[in-house]
Formats: sequence, C-alpha cells, structure tokens
Amino acid sequence: MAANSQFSMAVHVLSMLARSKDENFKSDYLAKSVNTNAVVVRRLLGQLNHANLVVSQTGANGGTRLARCPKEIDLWEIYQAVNCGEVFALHAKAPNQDCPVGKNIEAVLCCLQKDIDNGIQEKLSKYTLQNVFEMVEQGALV
Amino acid sequence: MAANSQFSMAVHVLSMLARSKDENFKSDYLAKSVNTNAVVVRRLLGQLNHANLVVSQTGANGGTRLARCPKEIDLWEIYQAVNCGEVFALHAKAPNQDCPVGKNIEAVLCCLQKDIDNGIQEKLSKYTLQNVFEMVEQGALV
DNA sequence: TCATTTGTACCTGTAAGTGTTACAGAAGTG
DNA sequence: CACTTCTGTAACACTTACAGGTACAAATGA
Repeated sequence: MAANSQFSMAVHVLSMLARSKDENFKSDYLAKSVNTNAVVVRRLLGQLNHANLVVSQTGANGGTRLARCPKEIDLWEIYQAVNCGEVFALHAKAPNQDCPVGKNIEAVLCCLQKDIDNGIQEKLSKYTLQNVFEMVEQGALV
Repeated sequence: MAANSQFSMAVHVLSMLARSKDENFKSDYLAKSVNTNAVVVRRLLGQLNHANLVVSQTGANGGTRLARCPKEIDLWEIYQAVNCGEVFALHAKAPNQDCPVGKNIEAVLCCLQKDIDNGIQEKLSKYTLQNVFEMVEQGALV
C-alpha cells in the first residue's frame, strides 16, 4: 500500500501541542520533532485547522495551538481530518456490467467499506488525544 | 490515499470462481469481467495461490479454481493475502529521538495499528466468500 | 508436434506523497 | 513606518507504488 503517514504525523504534532495548551508552536519547531520540513508540517496543520482541531496565527509570535482541550479531541476526528480515502479502494475502472458478478460486486464492496469504516471509528473514538499524550509521557519515564 | 484496489479485485475474482467450484477459469476470461488485463489478474491469482485460496494449472485447459469451498474462505483471509500494509503508515523517517514525544510516539502508534487491525479482522472474518457470492447473486435479480 | 495457458521479467504511464525553495501577507515591536 | 518573524501557499523535483501492457519460457493436453 502507498501508505499514508499523515495520520501518524498528525497524532505526533497534536501530542506536541498538547504539552502546552496555550503556547504558540512554530512549524519549524514541530518539524524538528517530526524530523521533516516546516512546510510539510504547515500543510498538515492546514488540514487540522480546517477540521477545527488547531488554531493558527500568522505574524511575529505566531504559531499554532490546540483549538480544544486534549480530552475533547478523539482520534477518529484526527483520522477523518487527514484521511481522504478508504481502507481499500473500489475498482479503478468499473467492472464489466455485462457480467452478473461485475454488475453487482461494487455495491457489495461499498457496503463492506462502510462496515469496516464503522469498525475503525469504534476503535479510534475510544481514544482521546489526552490518552495518547499520557501514553507518550509514560513511555518517556521507562 | 494511493489506495489499493487489490482487495476489491480479489473479492471480484474469487466470486467469479465461486460460481463453479471445479471449473478452470482462464485469466483472460476473469480479466474481462474485472475489466483489466489478463496479466494483472494472473499476478493477483499468484498472491491468492500463495495464500492457498486458489489452485492454478498451467498448459492447455489450464486455469484457476478455488482451493476450498466458498464457505471455508473468509474475507479476512483474502484481505491478508493481498494487503501488505497497514491502515496508516508510521513515520516515513524516524522522528527526533531527542524529543520526548518523538522518542515514544512510534510505540504508541504501533499499538494503535494493531488495535485497528484487530477491528478490521473482527469485521471481515464475519463474512465468508459464500456470503459475498450470495449477495452478488441476489443483487443480480433486482 | 502444436496449440493453449500460466508465471514472470521488463518497460511504460500515471498518481500521490514528500521535501524544498520562494514569496506574499499578517502581526508584533521599536 | 520600517523591520523582523511567522504562516499560507504556489511551484517544482524526486521517489515510490500501482496499473496496464508486451514478450517469452515452461507446462500441459491433444
């Protein structure tokens, strides 16, 4: 799979922001923790901003901070903010409509997609950013 | 996401094979239903063969058929046979180990991956190829 | 021997993600 | 106002992965 590490990056960045709720974090600072480029981080923050998870401020002393308390942000929201696609894609080209299987398989697969998506939602909405933040901090002590 | 339609194609092809358990289906015939190239299908069948879901035979009157009864093949097996990756990828480059978040975030994300994978398994292992086959056939009547 | 069919190597085109540079515009400061 | 610091975003190159396609060796049945 041409896997997307956007979700990982998003959780990473948001965990950073969760460390100091009212501080403005610079994209450059965040980029150094993620080990990537500041522009990559800003692009990601743009998506998170669009999803009302963070607030950014331009200009001197600008930066980005959480829009809400870490307890009120769950991972499903983060996942939705950065994932445009599904777990698996439907056929690239529509299958042969003259074939009884080809004609109906897409509808069946589409139902499956939704079922899986619900499963992911169930799992991810159990965790808040606060939970993740605590797990990360605990790990630091070991 | 650069999404993978391999799973969709696999379910499609296996549904075709399920229509006639002991018939040898030619890759060219299957390709026409999927609306793709015979080589693409053969590559896919190679993976399914490796996972012991189908049996292929070279030579004249060769082709591919199911290795087992459709009731004994569940979608989780199919998913595993064609999906090398996870739902989301970990960081492309390792994060900054000097940052307390960077140092521990990967372990946390890794646990999350497993949790989500379990969720998908729960969902997919509820369906057998027989179930899908029946759904497809029913749709054809409508 | 010959036609058929898989398995696979190899090449191409295309799409997406990532990394970078560059720069306009916003915002605080002297 | 001039200057500095940041974000937002456009533009471009690089890499990777998937899909489509050609070609051919090897297997198999007639």
